[in-house]
Amino acid sequence: MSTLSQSHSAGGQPAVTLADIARHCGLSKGSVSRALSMTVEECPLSEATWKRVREVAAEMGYRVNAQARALASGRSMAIGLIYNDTLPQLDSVYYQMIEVFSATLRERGYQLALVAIDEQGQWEDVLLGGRVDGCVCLHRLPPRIEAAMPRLQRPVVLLNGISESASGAISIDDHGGAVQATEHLLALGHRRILMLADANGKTPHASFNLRKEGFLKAVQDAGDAEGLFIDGDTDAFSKAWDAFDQAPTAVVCYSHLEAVGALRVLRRAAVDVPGDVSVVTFNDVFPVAQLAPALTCMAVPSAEIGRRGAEMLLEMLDQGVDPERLPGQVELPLSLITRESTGPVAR
Amino acid sequence: MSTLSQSHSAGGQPAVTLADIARHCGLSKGSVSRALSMTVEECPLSEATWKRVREVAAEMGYRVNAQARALASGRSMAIGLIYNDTLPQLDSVYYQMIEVFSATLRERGYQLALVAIDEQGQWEDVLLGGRVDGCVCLHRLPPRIEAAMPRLQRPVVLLNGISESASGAISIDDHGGAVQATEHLLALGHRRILMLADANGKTPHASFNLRKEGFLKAVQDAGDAEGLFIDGDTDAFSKAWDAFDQAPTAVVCYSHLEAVGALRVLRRAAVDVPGDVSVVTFNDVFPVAQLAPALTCMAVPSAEIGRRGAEMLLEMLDQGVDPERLPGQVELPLSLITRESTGPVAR
DNA sequence: CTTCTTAAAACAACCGTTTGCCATGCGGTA
DNA sequence: TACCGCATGGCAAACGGTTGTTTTAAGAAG
Repeated sequence: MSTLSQSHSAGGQPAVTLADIARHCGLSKGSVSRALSMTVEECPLSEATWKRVREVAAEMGYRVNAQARALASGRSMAIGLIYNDTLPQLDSVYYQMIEVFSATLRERGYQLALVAIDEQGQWEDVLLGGRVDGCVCLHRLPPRIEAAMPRLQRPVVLLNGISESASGAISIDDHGGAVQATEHLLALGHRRILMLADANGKTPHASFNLRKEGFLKAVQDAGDAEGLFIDGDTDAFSKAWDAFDQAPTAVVCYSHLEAVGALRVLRRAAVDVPGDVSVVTFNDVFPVAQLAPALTCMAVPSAEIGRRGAEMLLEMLDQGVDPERLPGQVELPLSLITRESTGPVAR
Repeated sequence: MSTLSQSHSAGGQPAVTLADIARHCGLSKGSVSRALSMTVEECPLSEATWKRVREVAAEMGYRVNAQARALASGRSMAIGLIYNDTLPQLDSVYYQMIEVFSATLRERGYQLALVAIDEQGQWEDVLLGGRVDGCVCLHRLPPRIEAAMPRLQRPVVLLNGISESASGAISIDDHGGAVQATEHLLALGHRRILMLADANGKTPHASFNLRKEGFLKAVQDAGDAEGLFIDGDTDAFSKAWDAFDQAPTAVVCYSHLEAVGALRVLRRAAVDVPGDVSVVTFNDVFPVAQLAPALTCMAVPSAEIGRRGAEMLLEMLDQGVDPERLPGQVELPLSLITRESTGPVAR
């Protein structure tokens, strides 16, 4: 009974393996593996053995080697979080989504791995090299991922976006949300309403057009109201505002980013919110509720998106990806949170 | 020559392996492995063979299996990002840090894995199960990690914090930063200055006390100035402000969170910034520069922290963790960015 | 006293790479 | 001609688990 397997890492103990426990218990590796990875009911070993193995394992400080298990079982128990933009460019909206998504998966033993779409194509190795069992994308499916979908045999869910290619996707009712936001203003008597959205010069996301259309539709349906849409940044908004001979009495902002900018412009123009102008924005994130005035907003159900997305992915992970029976697209509603920035139109 | 190894995943092709390429090239697995993982110079194979293997590999769409490589080589090429709080609670300051940290590591082939300190102790399996080659923590080393350091044989760096236990740490000069912020106000003639910091009822982070002390010291050194320190939230600040018979003329905020709150209180009290009161804050993140007025601030060098932290970790990953020669603590300076929220004291 | 059944555990192949060491063969030198 | 060295590449043992297929032995049934 020689003491095999000594030292292979730089310093420290050589890490306890199944073989060590097996030797210690007088069992085979296979039996130890079963004792440790199965519940007592499903385990073909005697209850006494099952318990003893677990006791010894705990005592020896055994930790299953993730790589070995992944290699043998074919599942890495990791999910790739694919992001195209840089992390800091993401909104808090997304962080909350990711957190809940990740927590839901963690309950089932999955870890989240950050995968940036880099130029060197490292992401391909990660995705195609079996490092992850599935993926999640935000906002939109990057073109390269879309192109890689056939090769990539794993499920991909999209959070807060619409996609044909993804295995599943959770989106929000942007059109309806915009309608609701606008109707809120209309109900307060506003008849000249402006919407500010900054596509940043890039091809706008689906949400952009949906919210725009929802806004315009609501205004049009009112019959006697006028709607203006500005695609531009704070400066564009500022210039437009100065040029009005009759300024709008209400502003709808595409996101908290536009809202903060708009508030700044209005303040400089000595416009009181909501006294002179009402403001409503999308996204209930910092600092929307902390500003003076606290902003009325359409809240995106980030947590719900994350949870539903995770559940969708888990189901495909369990059932396997059946091209016939994909979960498809789920749409969630937005909700209006009324705060201080909207009020009746001034007469 | 039978066609072995067919089907093991749900659907799709069985993924190309080294053996496939070897068979195709009439070489051994070992040679193929060498050709693919070494540069042509260090590879003991002929240049012709080296090239042919790579061509065939590319043609067959080969991707190295991360698990197998990790198991065989003993390195997972993954770094664990350990977080104790939930992701959305982190500031943008941290996201920028993480982004640069992650990008720097990615250049060297490392991936980032999210590791939440959960109650079920899953994090232990991840950290001790060889899933990561090293770790990074933010702000402070969670107690459980600190306790697990001896077992965990891998390097751990701390970003934006101070620690004896971590293998290495990058911190910022909070004391000096607070002094600088305060001196900026003193130079503008302010003599009644208030600092607002919200420890949130929890044991404050080292930064909290350092900034507080820096503030108090600067005020005291001025000789003829008065400094007030409030540990509380927006409400506490609001109440305190109402109670003043002679209000301060300047406010230093511990972070952008306090700053947004303070601005709100001041606005409601009809106090003009910077006309009546100057405001300076820490953290140059959204929406600090987008507010009206844009806030003067002490910028935390997030990107630099991320980069230095990654370099520190990479070195230990390369050299191995020598308990004698740890990189230790590196301290980075903060920088003052003057914007619209600070001005000369009103006479 | 066989034989059949079955619970309990052993066996061994395999997952896909890495890597130390050995075999081969060719060219050059003494 | 005999020998040495080197450039190439093959061989096979890890790495640490998982899992389908025996084996073993004990108890029940005939």
